[in-house]
Amino acid sequence: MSYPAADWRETRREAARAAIVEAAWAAVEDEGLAGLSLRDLAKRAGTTTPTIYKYFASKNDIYDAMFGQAAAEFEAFLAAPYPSEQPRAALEEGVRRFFAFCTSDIPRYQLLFQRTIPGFEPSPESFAAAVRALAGTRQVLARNGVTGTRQVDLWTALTTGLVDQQISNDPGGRRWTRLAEDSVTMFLDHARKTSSSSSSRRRRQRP
Amino acid sequence: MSYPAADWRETRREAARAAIVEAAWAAVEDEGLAGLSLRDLAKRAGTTTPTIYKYFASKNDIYDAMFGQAAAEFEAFLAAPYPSEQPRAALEEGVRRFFAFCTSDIPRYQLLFQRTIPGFEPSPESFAAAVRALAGTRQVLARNGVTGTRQVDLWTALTTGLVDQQISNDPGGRRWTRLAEDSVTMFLDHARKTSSSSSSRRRRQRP
DNA sequence: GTCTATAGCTGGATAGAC
DNA sequence: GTCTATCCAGCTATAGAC
Repeated sequence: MSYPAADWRETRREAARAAIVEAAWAAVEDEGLAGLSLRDLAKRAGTTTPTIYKYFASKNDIYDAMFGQAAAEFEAFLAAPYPSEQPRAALEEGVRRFFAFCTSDIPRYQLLFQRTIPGFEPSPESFAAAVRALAGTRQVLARNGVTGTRQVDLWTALTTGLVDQQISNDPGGRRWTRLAEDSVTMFLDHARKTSSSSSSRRRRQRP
Repeated sequence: MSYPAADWRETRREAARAAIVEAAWAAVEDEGLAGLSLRDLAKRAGTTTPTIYKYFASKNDIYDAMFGQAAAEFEAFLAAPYPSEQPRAALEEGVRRFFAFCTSDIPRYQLLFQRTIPGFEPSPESFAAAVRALAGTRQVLARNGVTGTRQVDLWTALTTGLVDQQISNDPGGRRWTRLAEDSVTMFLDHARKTSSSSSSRRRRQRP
């Protein structure tokens, strides 16, 4: 109750920042991720460009706030409790969530997973949540006996490839989404075959 | 020898267009695909922007010429004779070529396979070569007993996912490239298992 | 902190002399 | 066909009044 004045002032400031970020999401939904302009953003937020510069140092600073928010959403989305304790069911549920997350908001997907904006690099703090979310995926993979770097890399390539084809070549459809279950089968069959000889594989990496 | 005047005039014109496109490739190699500007392009081509407009109707028209050239290169690259007649070896060679083609020129890859430029759609003529190249891949897959749409889609997702992860997360390295052989094994094992029951799968598509 | 106004720049595209 | 010169729109970012 009796926090110092600086605290609620900070809270107000965060609320204003959040409102601008909210308007920014609406803007990129309409104009595309790269089409974000500060003029349009200011108009949507019911303010002006100089005011925005009181809250964000630059346009990329806004992208960074959006990235951090998206990464947090991604982490929460994947970390929600899994209904089944069966490892394979959990992996399938993870893919379903990954698809649902990516296809439900394409600018968000582009910002998080593609490198489409010229000068933008997410700050370490914003990047942290994305890394944590990937760690959750690694856990689910580990419950399925998949632990090696090569296998995890193959898994990420497979899932992102499916999502990317879906978004690029059949937006709004299910042409690649429907292959998710088949993909899990294919991947796990292969992982089981190769994990027994993982040490020899590792030795073969640099001949 | 005695062609009508309109013919060599047309030839000169094509040569000038080719020179501009050549300069455009150099520009995107330096500035990024989306960073192409007509001022810079004109400077590189040793001319001025109005002259460029004598040869191309718009900036997207230049992108289209680049797309058509890249698609032709892609088709030629994949269609070169395959050293081995063994189906699996041909498929592996196809992946190797796909990786080599994509990673050796990233702006070209982005132009051909990603939808990164706002208002640009390739013209049907430019798109044709890309379609032909994909048909070649389907042939190699068919020689491996892979014919169904679902399986072909899974293959494209897998290979593009690998390339995309390689370019995005380990540019210049081999972290995902080295997984190509494993991926072929994984895919073919799975394809063999499912192709025998393809009719039942097809029936299950719309329950 | 919020505004008006504008600087300063870069973009695509053109008019018109030669 | 090639140039100079320029238009006009858009952008990010800031100065300065209130």
